[in-house]
Amino acid sequence: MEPDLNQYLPLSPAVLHILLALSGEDRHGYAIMQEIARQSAGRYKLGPGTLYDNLEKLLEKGLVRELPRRPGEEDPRRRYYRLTDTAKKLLATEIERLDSLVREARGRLRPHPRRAT
Amino acid sequence: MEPDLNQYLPLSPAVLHILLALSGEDRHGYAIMQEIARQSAGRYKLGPGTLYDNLEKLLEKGLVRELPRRPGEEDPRRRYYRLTDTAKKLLATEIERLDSLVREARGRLRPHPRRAT
DNA sequence: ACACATAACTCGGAATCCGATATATCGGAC
DNA sequence: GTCCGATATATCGGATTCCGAGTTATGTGT
Repeated sequence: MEPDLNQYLPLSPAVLHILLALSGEDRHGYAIMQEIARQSAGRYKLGPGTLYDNLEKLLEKGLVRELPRRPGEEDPRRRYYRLTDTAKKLLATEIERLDSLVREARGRLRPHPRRAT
Repeated sequence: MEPDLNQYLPLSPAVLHILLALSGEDRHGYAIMQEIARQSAGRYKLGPGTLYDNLEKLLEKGLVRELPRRPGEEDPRRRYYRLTDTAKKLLATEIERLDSLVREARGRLRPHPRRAT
């Protein structure tokens, strides 16, 4: 029933950032690009090519769905996207994996534990 | 003088895992593959194609260097690799970036803090 | 009216991925 | 001592992904 989440892991940087950008709220494409730039303090920028390539694949996989036009939306060009429940689980799984990676790396990069001064 | 580390970020999953596998100790290619499989509990496996593609690029960039043959080494086929100081800094930078990503994601994925029951 | 930001999208060369395959050695079982 | 699976490095090439440049068009502020 549940698709195997592990088949999607590890997430490429592009997919990770797209899912993350959508995790807080629904966004349209342009806003996703801005959010990613914001989160990385401008160091990582997703071009439209990468964004729409990946967005299309995420739609196919059922990880993201497009929302119908918003009633009160002022700019009719915007197309909003939302994570599916599967994507939320996937993101949560990946975040945990990354966290354990971070902890493992910390242990190795800090090979000289100093005791309390 | 210092090469701009940001130009290498974000690291692809393959590069991240290779650097991580080498962060604790020098390893030869086959051992890198095993270490990566071990760390992910067998869920993520790097094939030889991906490994050697990336290893070659890392050597070119001066992030990894090959060690001379070990005196006491039993298996003469093994070629050992070591991270350069630049790579250690790069890995540390990426780990911090991932950590802040993890923290941001946690805040978003846990938007309904339930009080103690 | 003008300029710039917003917004979605296309295109195609470049880069990367990555399993299949090749070649050879090691180590243990028998 | 021979057999065999694991170890070890490496190449090849099709498939996939990346990703900026460019396109078209609308919103917004002056």
